[in-house]
Amino acid sequence: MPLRFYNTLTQEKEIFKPIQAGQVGIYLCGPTVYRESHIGHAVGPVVFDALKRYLSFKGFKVRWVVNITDVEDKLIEEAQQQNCRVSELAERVARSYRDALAQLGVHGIDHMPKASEHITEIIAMIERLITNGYAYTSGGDVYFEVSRDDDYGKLSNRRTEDQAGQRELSSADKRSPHDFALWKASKPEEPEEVCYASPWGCGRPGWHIECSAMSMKLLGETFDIHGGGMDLIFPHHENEIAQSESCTGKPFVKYWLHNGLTRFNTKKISKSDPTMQIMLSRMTLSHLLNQYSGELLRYFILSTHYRRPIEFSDEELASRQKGLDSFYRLFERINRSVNNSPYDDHPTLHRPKFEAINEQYHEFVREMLEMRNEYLDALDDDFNTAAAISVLFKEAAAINRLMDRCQVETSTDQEARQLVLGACRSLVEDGRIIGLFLKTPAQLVKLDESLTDRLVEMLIQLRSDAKKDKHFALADRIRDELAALGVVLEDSRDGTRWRKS
RNA sequence: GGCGACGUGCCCGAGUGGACUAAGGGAACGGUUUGCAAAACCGUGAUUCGUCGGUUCGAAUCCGACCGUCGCCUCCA
Repeated sequence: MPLRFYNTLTQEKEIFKPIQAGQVGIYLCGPTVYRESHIGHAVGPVVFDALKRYLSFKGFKVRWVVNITDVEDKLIEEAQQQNCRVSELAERVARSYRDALAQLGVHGIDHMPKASEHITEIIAMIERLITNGYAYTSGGDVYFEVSRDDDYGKLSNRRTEDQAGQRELSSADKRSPHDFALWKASKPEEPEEVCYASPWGCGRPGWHIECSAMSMKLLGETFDIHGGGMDLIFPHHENEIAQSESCTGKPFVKYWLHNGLTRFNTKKISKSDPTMQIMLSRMTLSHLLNQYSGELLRYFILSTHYRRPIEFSDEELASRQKGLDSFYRLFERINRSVNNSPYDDHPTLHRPKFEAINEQYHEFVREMLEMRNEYLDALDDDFNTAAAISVLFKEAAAINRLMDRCQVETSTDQEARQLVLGACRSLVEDGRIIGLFLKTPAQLVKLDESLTDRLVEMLIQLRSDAKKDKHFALADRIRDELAALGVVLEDSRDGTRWRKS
């Protein structure tokens, strides 16, 4: 199946064909760094990181840019409130954002350009727009003249005539209420660090122009994929198209991909809703990453199709955690019974030599290969990670099934052991295509509990002795009391294991 | 007023004209295994996809109306 994406511009699924064979340029709109990032800011990066991994897996050379907007009204306001420099606030928020992304397994960003470091490019672009007759100056401001752009509204499917609405959009300095600022003159009360010299006097860029200027610099005048949240379709992306295409006379972007917005209690996370502010503090990335692993949050985001809204709740995260745990139980089972880590570089089952495999296992191998195709097909169909992840569960079940059937824990059948190891290795590899199972379980366990470990091991030993003496009441009591403390015991033929509930 | 999204079992969530007598996960229940548990595996669970009509040989999937939820048109990933 060829790779297809739903393109917001055409409102259809289209076969993906990059502008230059074998190469893909992606631009994702990142945050304005004036306040701590919340979970909604992580959706785009996680989805596009997974997408970059997938495109790389398919052999494309991918260049991925995520911008940081660090020159903006709210940022100036917030810095004044906190009585710090704008650059200081921006750097602090941006750093914690990057830290959070790293924990979420987002490692594929090639460039994170800042608006403040591209003022020259922005000014050059505005000058070109003025020269081309698409922009005009008014006082110290520069505006884009929407009426000069014939296909304005093509992304969001809006006509400016229909946008009268109930709101008063006009501004004294604009020729039309739909025109938007490319450059804003500095106001007297604003700090000097955000006053940039320009041909129109001191000022700073408007909101949309930085993305056009930086994407053009890093990805060229026309590039393959532009992404962002659905809420950016209008006006942000619409205006990016208008500016860029009026400036270059070339198409700006081939495929527009928009992710669904995060919701809480069925409402979008909104910065202006005061009650939402309280929820928001619990939804910040740093807060969530204290409670949940980055992988769980990543898995949660990817287990819904990217265009759908995601409803966040502690209950749902707990439910997902249990699902995710079942994979790690399988990996540990393999490690324990085959005495080999599924993370190490073993041959996988992707290209099996059937003649070398005992016939009784042929069906298993075929089943695994079919599921692998099913997995890749799901990703090809508008990057349906939700459907793909469901295949991972089926793969895990098939492996467990074979292990049960062959009693791998106690069997001496080397072939079955190797087969199961290879299959599990394939499963890990499949997950890694979208950035799951990146860390080995040992790396996931925190180092803080060596004493707890020894205490629990001791109790397990005592209980084992009690069992040998048929003191089952005592053995049960140990298990129950541990359970009450949140430690679950699991007996098996080859000993007792434990885990936190 | 304009543009758009969504409504699938107890919960989450795929599927968007025929392989759907609807994937997968969580919860529940029954079974295999186990001294008992846990884990793993097997099985049960929507005759039905917001409601009502229509198109079609055939619809969760297309069209229309209605009900409900939400988003954008002001800052937002």
